[in-house]
Amino acid sequence: MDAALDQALLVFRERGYHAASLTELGAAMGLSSGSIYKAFVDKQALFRAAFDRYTSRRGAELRRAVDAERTGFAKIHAVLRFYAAASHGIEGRRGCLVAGGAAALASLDPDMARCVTKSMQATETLLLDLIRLGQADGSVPAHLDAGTAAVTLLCLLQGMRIVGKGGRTHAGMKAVADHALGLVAATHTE
Amino acid sequence: MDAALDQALLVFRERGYHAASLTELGAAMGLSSGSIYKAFVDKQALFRAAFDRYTSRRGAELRRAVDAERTGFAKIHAVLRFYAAASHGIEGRRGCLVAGGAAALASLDPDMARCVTKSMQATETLLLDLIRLGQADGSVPAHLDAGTAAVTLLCLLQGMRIVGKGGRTHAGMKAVADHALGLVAATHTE
DNA sequence: GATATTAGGAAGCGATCAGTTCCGAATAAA
DNA sequence: TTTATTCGGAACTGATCGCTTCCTAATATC
Repeated sequence: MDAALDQALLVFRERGYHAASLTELGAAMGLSSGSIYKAFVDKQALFRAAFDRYTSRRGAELRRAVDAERTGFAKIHAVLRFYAAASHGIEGRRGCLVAGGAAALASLDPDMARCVTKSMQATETLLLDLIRLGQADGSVPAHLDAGTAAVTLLCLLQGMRIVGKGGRTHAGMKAVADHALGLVAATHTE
Repeated sequence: MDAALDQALLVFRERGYHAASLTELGAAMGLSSGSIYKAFVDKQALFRAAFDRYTSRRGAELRRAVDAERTGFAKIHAVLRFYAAASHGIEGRRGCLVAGGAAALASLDPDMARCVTKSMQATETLLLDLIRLGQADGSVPAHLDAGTAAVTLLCLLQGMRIVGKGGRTHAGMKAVADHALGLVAATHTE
């Protein structure tokens, strides 16, 4: 059953909510449309279930990558590398439910839209916490505006997912992730 | 007639290609569906016409903003400010056809997909040229990998458009744009 | 082994999709 | 004034949308 949800997830990620038809979803899940509606109430609920599964799993993996590092700066680097790994090749082409959902925000049901924005806010909050941690442990310059830096990083991460849909190499995206560290490093200006 | 195209543009930007129905487009354009098909061949052609109009106009505005500055660094700053201005409030919520198209790339017709990727490559090329110009005039550090920096900026710009769909303030986005200049400024490391 | 209870699938539901046909009104030509 | 020509709209097409109903087969209960 969860396996079927994973298949639906792939369809939603690759095609988006509106372009993913029940026929397509059923074919991927190996289920007829009747069975889908037995297990999940409707298409929106199916999306929400897939979305929740996606964000909770990705969130756990991200947290593990972050926890493996010690300084705030290194943790931010880990986040950037994590997104770089997801933004290239086939996985990159599949795309991100959050970024894709945000792009289609205006055409989503209010409930689903709230899910998407909440998920993005969670990422922003994580970044903000890591920046403040870095400023506390001295790995990130204290003069940085933490809020602005967090939003800037958030934009960059979401942008990596969008640009990654067009097909990028892992090396290229890793280079972007490393380069983006300049956003939370000391600068000559100031 | 071009006025009708502008109205269709708004619908496509806000709802995306698949969620924008002919009914909705017709209502916005003040045209019945029959008239739409008389003027444009089909929905794809209408999208392409709207897309071309959007990219050419936005491209011209962007070029004007870039040309107003002298150094490569200042030109890049102008690009960032240009995107910040488009990524907040109502205009931000309307979103960007290129970013939205890229997010839905896999569910787009090959022809339309090619348009979208080409448009994004054009932006990347512009950024690359500006970085090289800055390195030539001394406003951007010579040790930067220009290609990587260009992709990083591209990710950030597209991300601003995505994040901007959720509703941001102009001040917040301007702060992001200014902060992002750190990507093409000298750093202590190295 | 007989009886509930469920899981999944085939077939069909109205609604809406993109796209077409045809007709009337307005303009232009004569 | 009459005749073409064009422009836009009402009404319709087949296909597909999300969704429902009903039936069958398998499992669980006793």
